[in-house]
Amino acid sequence: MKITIKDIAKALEISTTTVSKAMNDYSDIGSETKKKVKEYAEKIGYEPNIHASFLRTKKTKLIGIVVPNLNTNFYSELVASLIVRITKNGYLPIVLNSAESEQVESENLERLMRQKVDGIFISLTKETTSTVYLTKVMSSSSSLITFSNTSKVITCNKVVFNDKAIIKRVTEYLINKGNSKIAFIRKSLISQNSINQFIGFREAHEVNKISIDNQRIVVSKQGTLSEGYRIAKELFNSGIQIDGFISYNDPLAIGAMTFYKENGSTIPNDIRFIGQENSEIGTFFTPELSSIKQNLSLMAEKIMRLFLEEQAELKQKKISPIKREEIKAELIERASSI
Amino acid sequence: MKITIKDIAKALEISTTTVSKAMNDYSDIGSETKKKVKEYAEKIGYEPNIHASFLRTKKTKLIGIVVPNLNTNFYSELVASLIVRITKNGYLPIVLNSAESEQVESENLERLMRQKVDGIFISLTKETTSTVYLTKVMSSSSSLITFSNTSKVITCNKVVFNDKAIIKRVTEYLINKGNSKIAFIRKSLISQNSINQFIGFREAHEVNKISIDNQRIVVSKQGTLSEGYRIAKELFNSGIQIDGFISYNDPLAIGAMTFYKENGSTIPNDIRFIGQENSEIGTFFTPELSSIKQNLSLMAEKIMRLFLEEQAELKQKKISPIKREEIKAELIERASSI
DNA sequence: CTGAAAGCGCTTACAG
DNA sequence: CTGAAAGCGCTTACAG
Repeated sequence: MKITIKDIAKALEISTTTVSKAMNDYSDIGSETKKKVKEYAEKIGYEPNIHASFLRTKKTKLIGIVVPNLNTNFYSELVASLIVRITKNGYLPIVLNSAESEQVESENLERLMRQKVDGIFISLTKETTSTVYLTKVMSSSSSLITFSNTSKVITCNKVVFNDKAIIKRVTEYLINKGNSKIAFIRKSLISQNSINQFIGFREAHEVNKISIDNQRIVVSKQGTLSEGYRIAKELFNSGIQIDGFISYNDPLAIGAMTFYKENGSTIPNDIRFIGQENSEIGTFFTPELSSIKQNLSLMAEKIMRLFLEEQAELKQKKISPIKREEIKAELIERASSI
Repeated sequence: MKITIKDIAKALEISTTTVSKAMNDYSDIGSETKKKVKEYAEKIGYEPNIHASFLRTKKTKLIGIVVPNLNTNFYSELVASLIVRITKNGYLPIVLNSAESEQVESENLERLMRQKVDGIFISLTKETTSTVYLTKVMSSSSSLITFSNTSKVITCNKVVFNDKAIIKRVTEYLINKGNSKIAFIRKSLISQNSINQFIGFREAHEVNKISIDNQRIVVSKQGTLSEGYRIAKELFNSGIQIDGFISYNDPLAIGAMTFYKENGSTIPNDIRFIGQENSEIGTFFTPELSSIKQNLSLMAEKIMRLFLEEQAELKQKKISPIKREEIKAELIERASSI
């Protein structure tokens, strides 16, 4: 609030222009001048006023992160991972939570555009159908990168896991072990992430000429332990037999596993279980839960790199092509599916 | 990026001064003029440029949140709760994670001061000893509010739980049930939050003339299920008997409970267990885990209100007195401690 | 009730 | 290699 470029200019008896250029390493400034300016700035603790520079550069050094639900292991870890990279590169993250509401999500995007953030990293809610706001962002001054759960119909930068391939692989893994009545617990019917996973599930069945009983496909919004327990109970009470179980997170699998254990099933002999997110809790139960592990740190890394590349290209007035990165998730095999 | 105050002024054939005043509801502008300006602004989708106004008002409408570890239920839920209130009041949250490092924490505070955020809400890491940076913030233009884990030696706004009182109450509750060998798992020796809890634990013993065996006091950084299990195992193998167990979160209690169950203890008869954070996982185990419930939503509410009050007072050039709010946590009694 | 003008703290064409 | 000057988009004393 105190020290400005003027103070430096006055003290060093040079112009503010020169100070500004020196601070920003313009090539037309003498290296001695640069050194002198920088040293003095350092000494008196000068820090450029970001808001004043914005008026000319249109850069805020701010990045918006929008996630569907911050209060989950998956997203809080991913966001934490993004924050590290964002701050390391001299940006600051504005973190917004959509609480799985498309309405809130659109408000969040508007807020970020109003703030003129340099970039917006967003994973969509599981109920998001409209791409109106994403399109708005794309024609705004903020670079858009969608991740984890994105939209098929919009052409923008994407960083995703190999949802289809990993679920196909995992399903075939169960089929090869002799399972043919696999329950599949999906997050929603709308989210692309969930759709892709289901396609993988279906393809694995098609390839192996096994039909899918839709009664074993369950949509679960909550994704909690008790929800997993409840789902298992309902399947059981409805007389729907299963010999395999794949869910979109670990708590669901553990909840279900607990129910089946209580009701006399032996695991993995009677039913094989596979969760996702590879959380600690899964390794704590008996039998230990097999789970699909997503490398969140790598995802954060790729998102940030994509953004920085785009910023660099923008600076050179290049139009950067749309990019799509896919990260391989892997199955961590444990006792529940052996 | 496009529409400015000038465009409105030109279209309505009035001065930019009048437009600015009308938009900001200055009392010396006619109500018709105000209406006309606002309607037109709305119509053409004008949005004031925050960065330009900053240059005059020194307000960024940005709030920094700094937490010790975002990747926990406690903080991800609290942060999510704060984000809702911050955005509802027209601010935007910059969320930073200290990853339990005092070093990172101080860097985070510097980043936020540089950005000239209007407020900083911070919960300290469990290793933070220095108050240098907090003092810096207090003499900066950002209002400081510390919460959850704060520092005793600094006089600043605080919103905390009644750590001492609740642990005292819970400890006495166990003592009254006949327990006298209670294990206490604390987060650190440094954090005020942990210290206060321990004082409550000690006072309960003093009041009831029961001595504390330091071997039953364990510091656990991790706070995971497996850590709880490991701690129980060590106590057991060292021949340190316990008949009660209080930890700073639920996973530790569950981990420990699991070990003791495996080793022939019946719960709560042999050992009573009480966790904290009242997470779903606790209700899922047998016996269900008693837990201390902190109202995170209320904490977020109080933090925000304190901030808004201070902003209002600042506007009237009043110096606002330091405030301290304490929120009552409560014991949720379940089968593990009956 | 309204407006001309200065200024917030920077950046950047342009001139030298 | 350096600098004077205009300008980014607002707000706010001040004058009327």
